[in-house]
Amino acid sequence: MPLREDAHAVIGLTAVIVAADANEPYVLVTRQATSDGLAGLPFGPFDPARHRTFELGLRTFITDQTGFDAAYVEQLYTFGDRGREAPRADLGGGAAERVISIGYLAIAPERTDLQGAEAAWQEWYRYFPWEDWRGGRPAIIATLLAPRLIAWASAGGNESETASRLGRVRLHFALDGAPWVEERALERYELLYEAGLAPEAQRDRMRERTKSERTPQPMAATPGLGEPMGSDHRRILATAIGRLRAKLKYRPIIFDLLQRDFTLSELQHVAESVLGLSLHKQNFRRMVEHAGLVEATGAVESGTGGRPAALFRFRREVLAERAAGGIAAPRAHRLTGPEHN
Amino acid sequence: MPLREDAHAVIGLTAVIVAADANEPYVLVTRQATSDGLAGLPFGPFDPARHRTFELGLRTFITDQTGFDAAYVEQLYTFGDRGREAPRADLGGGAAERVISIGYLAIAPERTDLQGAEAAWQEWYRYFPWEDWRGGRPAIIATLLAPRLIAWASAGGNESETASRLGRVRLHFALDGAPWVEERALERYELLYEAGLAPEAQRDRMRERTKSERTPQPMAATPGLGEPMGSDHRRILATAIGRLRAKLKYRPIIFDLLQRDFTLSELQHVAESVLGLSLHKQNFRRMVEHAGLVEATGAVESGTGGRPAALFRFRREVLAERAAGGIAAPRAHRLTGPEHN
DNA sequence: GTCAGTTATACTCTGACTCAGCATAAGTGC
DNA sequence: GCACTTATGCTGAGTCAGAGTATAACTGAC
Repeated sequence: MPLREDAHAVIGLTAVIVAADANEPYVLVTRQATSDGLAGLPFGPFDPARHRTFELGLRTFITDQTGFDAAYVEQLYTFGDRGREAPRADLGGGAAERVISIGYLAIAPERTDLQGAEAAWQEWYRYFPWEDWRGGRPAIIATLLAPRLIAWASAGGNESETASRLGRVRLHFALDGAPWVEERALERYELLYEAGLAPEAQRDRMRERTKSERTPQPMAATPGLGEPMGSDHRRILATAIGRLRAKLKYRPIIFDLLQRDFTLSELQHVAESVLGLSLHKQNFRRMVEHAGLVEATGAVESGTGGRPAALFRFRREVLAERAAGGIAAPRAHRLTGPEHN
Repeated sequence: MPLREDAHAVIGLTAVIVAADANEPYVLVTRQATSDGLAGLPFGPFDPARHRTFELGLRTFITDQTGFDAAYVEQLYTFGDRGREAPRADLGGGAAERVISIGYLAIAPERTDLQGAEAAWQEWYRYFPWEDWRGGRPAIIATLLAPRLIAWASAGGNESETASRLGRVRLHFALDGAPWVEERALERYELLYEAGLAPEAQRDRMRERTKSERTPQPMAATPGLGEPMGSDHRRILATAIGRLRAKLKYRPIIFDLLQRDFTLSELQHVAESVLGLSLHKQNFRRMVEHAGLVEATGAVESGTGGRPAALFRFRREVLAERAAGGIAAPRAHRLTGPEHN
């Protein structure tokens, strides 16, 4: 019998499993994940007796659920705020029991076939439409998000709170000439949650008020605000997106998202899909080649409706050579201000 | 009664509480922290019933133990590898119970007086002597660490493992012309642990072999390898150092380590102590002023044995203005290669 | 087979910014 | 008054990212 029963909790592992192709980045989503009937991320209990480390537990769990090995695994964050997680009768014990979930990012080299129809690959930007700036500033920011966020900020009670909220909104959503910083995906989602614009926020407030365990009615997904997820899984996904976008710049993990051989255009398009930006083609090439990240295989890929592209492959040696940076992401346009539609 | 007893564990919070002055960065260390009798970081159980979030729990815990409020708090990582934590009879229950500890970084604005003599401020570099490059490359790297690490790497079994180890050693410890990357503090500590050069590694192996809970004999601290800590606390401290050094560059948290008014030299020296580097004075000034991070108070500080320095203060407005970066750290010397002592 | 369209690749110009050092200002201690 | 110390201002060289132009090599339509 433990001396302090109160320091115990259920530990769960939540996995953000990412893959990407030249068009879109994807995340593995399961249908029956959470008690509120919404889609969510794959997760399961961490069994301290069976697994020596979280990472080993997670890898086993991924292989069990999806049948492949993750190329790369990284711990994201440990989530345990009361009121944001979904109560999980199947995971823990009594309904009141606290669930701590450790979020992990895992990279799959390709969108594998998922025989177990429980899970499916879904595009990121379905959940975060405002994060995709490849075609310039998404219109929803100006038409929907900015007005509502500013309204929320202005209702901030005292003056300093209002000013602080306005500053955060302007900064993270690139209003009034502030630059768009693509890796602040989590900060943006949290702002929307705080402002009550995420359906999950309404659900959590409702649950808090009624003290009920179940969501009374299904959440309505406002177009433009992104599709909600069960529990706090959209927050975990936002964390993963932000982390991955940041990491891309100083570690060569982009190559874990690609097949062994690829053209520079493929490389660029995958980077663009993950970053949600369009990059300057010529400068991207220069950067990649100058950094010694790739080597030509000698082969070319034709049939793409233009000059055939040379095939490249990742130079593993860079890992041991220099600081082995990532993709410095030279932008196609200045992503500041309200230009760009 | 829980359905799955096995998914439970004890949750602990471990705090790296940092302060700094112009000479040294400090960490709050408690004497009786771990069962192996070594100094360690302050920590305590997280009580899910009392605290809505980890951060609230941690702040309460810091205030209780030290009497001040942390200026800044950030989650670092969740540690739960079996075999590296110290078994804690007082925290959990049975000796075999798994302890999961969530590491947090907290910043104190100054080295407060600690009435409760349980805790004391200790200099960082006592635990990580190789991390302080302010006077150029520390001699211990060439005399002690490099030879032993290379010996370990060369004994790596197969050829590819040897090559990989050698690459990591060269890269992280800046051998053969590789640049010193100050924020890789964790990677360096983990290399030393893997190589068995950290006393903690020997302790853990011994414990694994004998399956005993207690460390048979006190660990010997080899000078130059740094003073060991109980449990896996030195790993957590290394994580904090790396994170703080990295964060300094893109968030203005350096100012949480300073009093309200400071001279640019003080600012620089605090940055240098944390980064473990000496910076180029003129360029540092230019960077700080150009970034709009500070504003002159109009007052000057004299009595320092030279021209009086103007006093500055942090411009809080930058937080709402631009991307509000941090200290870009213009170096004093090229920190590559074996030059520099 | 020629031409328009498309994609790949090479090269150049420019401005911004970092590195590094020199020069000057304004104090302190003897 | 002089040596020394610290603060502050400024400049030239080198590097690099941003942006655009030019050319090469294919496909498909006619």
